[in-house]
Amino acid sequence: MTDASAQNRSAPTLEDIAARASVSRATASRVLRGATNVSASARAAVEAAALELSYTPNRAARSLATGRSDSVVFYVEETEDRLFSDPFFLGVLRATHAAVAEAGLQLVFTAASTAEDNQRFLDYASGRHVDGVLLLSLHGKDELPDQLESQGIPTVLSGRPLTEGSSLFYVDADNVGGARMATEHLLDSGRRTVATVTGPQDMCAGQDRLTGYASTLEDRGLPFRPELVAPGQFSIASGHDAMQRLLEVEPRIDAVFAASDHTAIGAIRAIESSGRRVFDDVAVIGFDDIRDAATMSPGLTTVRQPIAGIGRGMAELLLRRIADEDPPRATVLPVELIHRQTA
Amino acid sequence: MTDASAQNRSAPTLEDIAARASVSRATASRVLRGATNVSASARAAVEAAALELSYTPNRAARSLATGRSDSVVFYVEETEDRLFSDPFFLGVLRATHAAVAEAGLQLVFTAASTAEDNQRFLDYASGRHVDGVLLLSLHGKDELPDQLESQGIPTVLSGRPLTEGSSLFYVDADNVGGARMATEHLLDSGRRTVATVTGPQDMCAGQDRLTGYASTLEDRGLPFRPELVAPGQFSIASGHDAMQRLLEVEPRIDAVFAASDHTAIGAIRAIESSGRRVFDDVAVIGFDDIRDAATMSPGLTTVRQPIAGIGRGMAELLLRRIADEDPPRATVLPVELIHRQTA
DNA sequence: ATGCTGCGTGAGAGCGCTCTCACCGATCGC
DNA sequence: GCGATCGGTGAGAGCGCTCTCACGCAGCAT
Repeated sequence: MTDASAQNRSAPTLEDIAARASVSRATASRVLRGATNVSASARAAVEAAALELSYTPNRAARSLATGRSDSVVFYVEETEDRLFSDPFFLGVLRATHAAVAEAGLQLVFTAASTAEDNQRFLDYASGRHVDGVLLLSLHGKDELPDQLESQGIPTVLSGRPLTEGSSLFYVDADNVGGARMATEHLLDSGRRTVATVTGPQDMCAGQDRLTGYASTLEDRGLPFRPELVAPGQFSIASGHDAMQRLLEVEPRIDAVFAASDHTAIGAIRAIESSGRRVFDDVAVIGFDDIRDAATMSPGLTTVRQPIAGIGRGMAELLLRRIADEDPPRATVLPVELIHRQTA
Repeated sequence: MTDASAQNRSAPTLEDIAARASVSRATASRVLRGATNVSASARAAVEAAALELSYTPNRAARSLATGRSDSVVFYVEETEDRLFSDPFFLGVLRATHAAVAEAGLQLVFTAASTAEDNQRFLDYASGRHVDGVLLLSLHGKDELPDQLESQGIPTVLSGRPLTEGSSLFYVDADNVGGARMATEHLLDSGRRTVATVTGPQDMCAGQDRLTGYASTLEDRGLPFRPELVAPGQFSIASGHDAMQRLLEVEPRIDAVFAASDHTAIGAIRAIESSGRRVFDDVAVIGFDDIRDAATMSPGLTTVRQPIAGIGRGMAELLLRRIADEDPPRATVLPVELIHRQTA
């Protein structure tokens, strides 16, 4: 701090940079925004000045001038509790945060589960406070994404929208394919009575994973037996309860495809407390490949879904839309069967 | 939408509200900010207009005018991986997010682990882009909080700062007391050779939990045996390795106080793979009471630290500082021993 | 009546940036 | 040699809010 003269207190402004570099505010702004039509000498001078004063542009001022907010929101239609306990949301949040931050934007996140929350959020977003929205965990035929889009707010969903013929943008994993892989593997390894604990049927991931299970049976000429299908909610508790009921109704079940790893963990507990052995008596395959799947004992055989890829994909899709490009509407990411000890 | 006339496109501004309520911009602003000196009639008119137009003030414009940003940052000096996998950080993040949002501010979060990250963050924060900082997981005698404060940016730490006589603001759990409870319980239940796997010794939580262990031994007139103390890093892997080494050096260990639940989980795996039985041969107490502690089998006896309370406490402390109040510098929250099956 | 105090209000000047527009000199074609 | 072109630049008008200031109009004491 050699010259502790004027610029003390309050951060340096563009004006200060311009003055120090002996150019106008406009030119300084051009350099800092990376515009092309600036002479090399002016550019160098401005860059030096910015460095010396360790200048950071004022976000609010920039926002006000551009009309952009340089921030996107991560909106999960679940309770805050779910958001913070479900590895899927956390993984997607993490990946989007990284991708969005890299592009220089801010990521704010909200969890909300009531209709009022949605309305409040719609009002907020309509006020041009965000450049775009990442929407997760849509239930049923939710109108929020359409409303956002009709307000001109770019929106990207995780998971295919349930309404037919929708023109919304989304990133999804190959849920049908993954469920098929799991069911086929169970059948191929000689299992005869393959049950499934589904995910919520108001969500596309839940529907698609059931579809994959059912279509595999059909392709193999096997009957679809409703008593082998129990509804779950992607949670450990619901997996446990569903499995318990399945085993009561049909004790000869020798395999189960669980629609999520948490569901599988619950199912395993039910299997064990019914006196059966996992794998020896009942094979189990989950979906997700969360961290615990590898570290638990026995290791969970599961369909790995590229969680980080989904997050990154969503962020990139949204950023391209914000940049007014016209990317393809749908991205479907491949999944992979991970063989461990439960099937 | 009866009158689809003028105000289409672009969100309504204060100007629009003022016009509709037949008052000046200044008065409309006063009402919306909750200022007192406004007549009842003007207030009602403005409120009605705002409601009809579903007005939301423009954050950027407000920021620019006030100099405040209405946002605070949650800064964790750890890798992003740690932030997203450690239940402690997640729990604190969740609680602060809720408290901060309730006050109408935005929470942005960043994980950073290198010195450059810290410098970049300091530059960023110095540019008045945030009203305050929540700082977690300080290592050693980190200068970041002092630098932030000297820039006039209110900062609140989780955990007591390590530098003596520091005047920083912080919220902490009673780590010494918790470690004492754990060690005393082990001793009281007849254990003779009580080891400990510590947390990182460049962090106050790591130090304090070791202090509690050591001081309990001293109070009981027992020798402090360095070979019973193994350094860990609060992680499952480090807990496992540390426990393995402890058992090699002193096979007669019949109890261990682990400085975190993750450490305890790792220690339990090491105990089991050494052929010993948890509780019967070696009692284990953890620290944190993360969700898994209750659901794992056997249930982990542990010191519960009020994670949400820490988050809420930090947020409230910071908000009071931002509001220019002068709250007490330190908040120390009580902990509690939760008895389960491992000790 | 006259001067005070108030309170409620409106005018207007910014906050720090972006972006359009006009301008300048240098280069180009014919 | 002259207008046309073009890259580089600066002046200046906002973006939507807040906040200071001054003003009008009660109501009060004198």
